[in-house]
Formats: sequence, C-alpha cells, structure tokens
Amino acid sequence: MYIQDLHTTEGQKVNLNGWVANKREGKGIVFIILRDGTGYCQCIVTAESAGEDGLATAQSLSLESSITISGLVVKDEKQIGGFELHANAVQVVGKSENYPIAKKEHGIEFLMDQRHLWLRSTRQWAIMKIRNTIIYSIHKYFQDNGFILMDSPIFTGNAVEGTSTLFETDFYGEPAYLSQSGQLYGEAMAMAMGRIYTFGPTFRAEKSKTRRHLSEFWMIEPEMAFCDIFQNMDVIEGMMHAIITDVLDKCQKELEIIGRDTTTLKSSLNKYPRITYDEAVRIIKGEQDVNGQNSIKSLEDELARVLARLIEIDADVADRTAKIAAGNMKKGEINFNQSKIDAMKQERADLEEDERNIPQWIASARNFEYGNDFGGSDETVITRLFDSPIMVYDWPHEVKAFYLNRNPEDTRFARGVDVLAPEGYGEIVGGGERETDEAALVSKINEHKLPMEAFEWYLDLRRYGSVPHSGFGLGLERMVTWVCKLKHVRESIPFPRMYGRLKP
RNA sequence: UCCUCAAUAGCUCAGCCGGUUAGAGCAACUGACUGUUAAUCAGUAGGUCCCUGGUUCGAGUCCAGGUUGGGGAGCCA
Repeated sequence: MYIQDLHTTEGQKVNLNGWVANKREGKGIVFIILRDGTGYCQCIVTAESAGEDGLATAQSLSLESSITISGLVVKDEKQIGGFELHANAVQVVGKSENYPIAKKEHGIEFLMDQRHLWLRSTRQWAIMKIRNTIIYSIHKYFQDNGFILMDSPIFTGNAVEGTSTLFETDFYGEPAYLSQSGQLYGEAMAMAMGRIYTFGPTFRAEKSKTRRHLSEFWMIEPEMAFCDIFQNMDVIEGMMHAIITDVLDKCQKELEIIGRDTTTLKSSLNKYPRITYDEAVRIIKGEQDVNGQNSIKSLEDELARVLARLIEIDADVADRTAKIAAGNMKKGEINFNQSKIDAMKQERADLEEDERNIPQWIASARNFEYGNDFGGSDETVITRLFDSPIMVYDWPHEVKAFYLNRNPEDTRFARGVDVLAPEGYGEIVGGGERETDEAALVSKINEHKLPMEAFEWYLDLRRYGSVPHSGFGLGLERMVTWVCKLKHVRESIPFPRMYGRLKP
C-alpha cells in the first residue's frame, strides 16, 4: 500500500512501509510523519491502539528510521494528504541514529555534502517530482507530434563549435571529448527521419561558479527538416506550453510545498513576445520601454528596495536580539525569534550580494555595446520586464555559431533564437535555422578556423538533398529551476556536477 | 583566469576599539507533559576559533600568503 492511494481505502486497515520524516510526542501518544516516496502521512500511536509494546517502539523511533506500520485509515482535512493512520502495530525495519540533517536552516555546503540524504527532505522531494513531470511532458509533447527519439554520441572526436571548454578523455589512445551538444548529429538524423529529438547528458568544462551553470546537465535537442526559424519558434512555444500546463495540472501539491507563486507560470501559457536583437538592445539600454517599464529604472528601483529591506532587517534583528537578551521570555518564544533571526541573516547575505551586483548590472546595461552577445545580467534586465518567456531572434552573425543561416533580407543577422525565461532566469533555450548552403558553410568554417576534415560528413548533409531545417536545445535543469523558481540549478538535479563538486 | 564576500560547537550564528576562563539557539543525551504540525518545561554534555607565518606584553579579533566555500564576470542550456 502506498500513501498516495490512501484515499481508496478510507475506513480500512492497511500496511504502510516507509521512513520517519518527523516525530512529535506527548505523554502516551506519538505522532509519526511517515514518508514512502509517494507522499506523507501522519500516523498516530497510543497504548490503547497499538499496545504498550507498540507505543514503546514508536517512542524509540528516530528521524529517518525505516518502519512498517499498520492501522486504520481515517480522513483528516488538516493533513497534507488528507488522511491519517491510527496505528495498531509498528515494526522497525532499519534503525537511524543521529540523522545529520536537522529540522532547521542549514548552509548550502553542508547540504551539498549530504545530498544523498538531502534528497529525502520534503522540498527536494517536491522538486524531483516536478522534474519528473517535466521530463514526461517533454517526451509526450514530441511523441504526440510525430518526433522520433534518437540519441547522439557522447564521445566526440573534435571540439564541435570551438568555443566552450570540453572535458577530455582517452578513447583507446586517441583524445576524445564529452559532448557539449548533439546538434550536428541531430541534423543528420533529421535528414533521415524528418523530425527528431534527443534527450541526454551534455558536458561543459568551463570553471563557472554561478547559479545557472552545471558541468553535467540534461539537454533536449529537437531538429526538424523543412522548418524555418518561425516554425521553430512555434514548436518551442508549443513545448513550453505543454510543460507548464502539465506542471500546473499535476503538481499542485508540489508547487505548494516549495511555495511557488504560479502567477507567472499561468501567464506563460500565453503567446511569447518575439523580439529582434535590435529591439532587445534598445530595451536593455533603457532606450525603449516595455509596458511602461524601463530597464534601467526598474533596476534602480530594485536596488532601492534592497537597501530599504536591509535597513528593515537590521532593525528587526536588533529588536529581537534585544528582546531575547532582556530575559523573561519563554523558551519557545526564544526559539521562534532565534529561527526568525537566522532566516533574516540568510536573507541579508543574499541582499548584500544584490547590493554589490545591481550597480554593476546597471552599468553593464547602460554601456551595452551593439553587436555583442547578451551577458547574464543583460538577460536578467530584459526578462524582468515581461511576465512570460520572450524569444529574441536575428542576432549579429559574428556572435553566433557558424552553422546558423542568415536572414535573407538582411544578411548581417543570423537566424538564431534564444528563449529567455521571466523572473530574471535568463536563457533556457537556444536554437535557430541552420545554414543550408555548402559554400556558405565552408567559408564560415574557415572563418572560425575549424578543422574542415572533421566537418566533411556535416557538409554531406548539404551535398545530398539540402533542405531548410531548424532546431533548438532546451536545458532541462534551467527549465526546472525556473518552473520551481529555485535560487540555483544545483537543486534541480539529483546529484549536481559542477566546478568544485564531484561528491557525493 | 579575473573581481568580490566569507570560514568560531554536529548544525545556524553572536563575539564591539586587540585584553582574564570563547557565547546563544537548534540537534544530541536525562527527566516531566494524551492531538502535535521546526513555538511545552527543567537539566547535562559538547571547541585544533580553516592552515602557515608576521605584528604585539597579549591575536578568534590586525597584516601577508594559502586552502575551502558563496556570488559575479567571461562562456553558455
């Protein structure tokens, strides 16, 4: 019997297997919050219902002990799953002594070291359930729309785009690199199958230490034959809508657990603004307003809010500290105030970083030089002005990959498209329409000083029945991070691999 | 690689202008409490103040270098 199915057995006696997520005690009564992976259920043990032995066993339980418990299923609206269990027998399966993760705030380094156990906590459970829903939704969208799932190789013989740093491995004595993108192979597969998508791990070796970078992440890369950049954008939007619809529909409980305000998710079911690079630059530099909002002004307002909040926190912390120091406060009240202070100190540390960063972002936006690619802060600046993802297309061809086609009406621009998520999350999708002409591709490869022989097979795709085609890459973890509104991508994947983090 | 912030009890953090024996809360442990949702009460125990060197009568506190971690730039999904 699983906790998620309890609603089918109201009033019946059932057996549950799981772990003690939490325990509270009164004299002669024990409340166990049992978790089994499918949900949470409060189990009540008294001598009356479970006998003296059962009560003693329940009293001796510690956090994360595994148990088998049987009893009567009773409806109780107050409970998270809507039901509780009045136990008449408790059996310990595996003991758990001094479980390291306590019921309080922890620092990130400690939690990352305990990632194998941290995954058991409610918030992480909810995030992983949402991740699962997103993965399922992506597969369903593409399968329902006639895409064929194919896999690109992970070992590659050359550094494809020549830009990012790759992990080098030894392939039977030859150097081989872990794939940074399956896209070129995707193009070959699309010429064979029409519409394909890949879903697999991707590796980037940049020593990036920011909240949106991982060394190993999962990427979904559709590729479509006979498809231009605008049809490509239609597919991106369709996929995003499908994902968000499913999460809103199937993960209400999980979204509530992580405290996700769903307003922006709901407004992200509308059509997404399609903005050219030129227009985006004007918005970033503050030369063009969006819905009456100005990028520079909104950053300045944000900075003012940060400063005001810092003063507020200092006053509040000082106030509570003084009250505690004054004595004659009940112990429970002290605990409550102390945990408030701890939480505010954490918030303060975050705000101080904002205080340092925002002025730099303002300067970077003001001084943005036309022709450059967007930096992380530029993406943040522009997306804060919209209540849904936006699609920025037609980029200066110099800053984009060699394989992108040009806008036929203005060849200064390459037909790349980036999807920027709202609420400051930035790029979650990068894609575009591919170059179809062999000669144009050859000159681009030379321009980027890439080894021509490595691209002979890729050029074959243009020699034998070249067609307009497009595709994109979706970063799964970035999608999960935005949908859950997480502070950092590392919480969006079970075991993150990033600069400085290889364990557990 | 560069910029920036940090490191004190198992955990989260105080520790002022350098001054005697380094503190609090949580967790743990002991005991009390029959409906709790990190908010009951009393008590016990718990320290290589990240490392190395320097300044000083005296360093958790100041200085230099290093290590580890947070955030950002670059690069990207």
